Amino acid sequence: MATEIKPDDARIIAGFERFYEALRRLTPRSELSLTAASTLRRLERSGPHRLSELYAPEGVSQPAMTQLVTRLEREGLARRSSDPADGRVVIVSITEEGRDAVARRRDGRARALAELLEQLPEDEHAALLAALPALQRLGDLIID
Amino acid sequence: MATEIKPDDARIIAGFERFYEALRRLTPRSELSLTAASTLRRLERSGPHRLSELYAPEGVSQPAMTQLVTRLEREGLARRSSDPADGRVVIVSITEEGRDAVARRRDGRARALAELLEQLPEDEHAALLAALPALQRLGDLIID
DNA sequence: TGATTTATATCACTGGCTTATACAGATATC
DNA sequence: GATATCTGTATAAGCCAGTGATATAAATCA
Repeated sequence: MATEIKPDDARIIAGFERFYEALRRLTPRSELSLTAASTLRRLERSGPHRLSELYAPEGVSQPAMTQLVTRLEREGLARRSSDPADGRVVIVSITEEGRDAVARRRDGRARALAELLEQLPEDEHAALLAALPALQRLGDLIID
Repeated sequence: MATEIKPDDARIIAGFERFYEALRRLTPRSELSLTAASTLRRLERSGPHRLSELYAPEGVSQPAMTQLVTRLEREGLARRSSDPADGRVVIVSITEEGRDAVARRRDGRARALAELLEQLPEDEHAALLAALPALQRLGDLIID
């Protein structure tokens, strides 16, 4: 009962909820967990990171990230190296195999979505395009 | 290399991906797992179901659903009952406490989203409203 | 009746998270 | 410069949530 939610916003939110559910269903059991995929994408997007730079943005504990990196390393998707300037530090980077895994995941979902988008009437398709800047901005407001 | 994805579709898909990531981040550690929440929503939306009607749509195995229902029951969020017509069957239904849990989860995310929506410029807000039918239709195409 | 099918449960295991704690390397203090 | 503290990562123990294989009980069919 704190703040009131405007009716239009409520409609948008309900739409998002349903859509989120749908998207989730579109990525069945992948080879990558949500955190694993997100971490690999980050490594791909912005290069090698210290382990300590990874866990907070992913919203997990430091031991969880240590363990995730261990699993990723075991599967050949990421690599540990050391910082010559600081012996405590572990630098994590993505491998070629890791890039492939990310691409496969992205592609699978993209193909499924593209197929659906093709089924939309032209005006709805256009409406989605028009809503992209808003989605982008919302994403920016939420992430990092 | 199967089907080609049109550039506009690729843009929409990239926007979705980012937005999905953002939404995921908006629901931190809840009291409910993704499957638990989704199952409870289903029970709330369309009433009691047999266990066997629940696991496939949720995309988990039958033992996983048995265990989930056991946990939900233990936490007072769902209830098992039997089908008088078939002694093997377990009917699962949501409790009042379960409805409350679903509502709390929905509310938490709704409030966070509403706050963000308020920060959007008017035209982007309008673009989201205009895109709702498309989101709705996409959701329908994907779910069930 | 007896065999088979169906609905759910149990078992043993793995992955992915948590908190608490250990430990090695870096930095600071005296 | 030796010692204490801080920082970055790892390890340990435990829980939750999933898996496949299998057990069990009720229903159905020959």
